[in-house]
Amino acid sequence: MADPRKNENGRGTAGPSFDELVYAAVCAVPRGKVTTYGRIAEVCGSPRASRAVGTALHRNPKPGVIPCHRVVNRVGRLAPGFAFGGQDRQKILLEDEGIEVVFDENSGEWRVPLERFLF
DNA sequence: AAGTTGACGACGA
DNA sequence: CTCGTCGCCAACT
Repeated sequence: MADPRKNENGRGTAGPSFDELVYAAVCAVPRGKVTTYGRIAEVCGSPRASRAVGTALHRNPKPGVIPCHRVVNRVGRLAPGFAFGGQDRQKILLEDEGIEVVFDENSGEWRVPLERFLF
C-alpha cells in the first residue's frame, strides 16, 4: 500500500483527511494555550490551507472532543458564531483555562493576546 | 456530478 | 494604509 491516505479513520474509507490532522493538531494544544488556523494548516502539511482548517472545525466532526474554543484566527479573534454557544460561552471557556480575553475597541471584538497564549 | 461557499492567510496593486 | 485576488480542502446546494 503506497497510499498514505489508506488508514483507518473510523469510517472504513479514505484515510487521514485534513480534518483528521486538524483534529489532532487542536487536541495537541495544551490547556491554557491557543492556536491559530494557519498554525494548524502548517502542521498538517499545507501552510496555505487555513481555510480548510476553519471549514473542518466549523463542521466539528467530534463535538465535545475538539476544543474549538482554543483555536483562534491570526488576530486572536474567534469565529463569528461559535458552535459552542456564542462568544460569551467562548470567553468563559478560555478564561477558565487561564487565558486572558481582552476587548479590543479597535475591532469591537474580544481577542486573545497571541503573544502570550499562542502555543 | 459540478459549482459555490466558508470558523483564514498571505501577497500584490 | 486599504482593497482585491489566489490558494487550500471539505461540505453544501
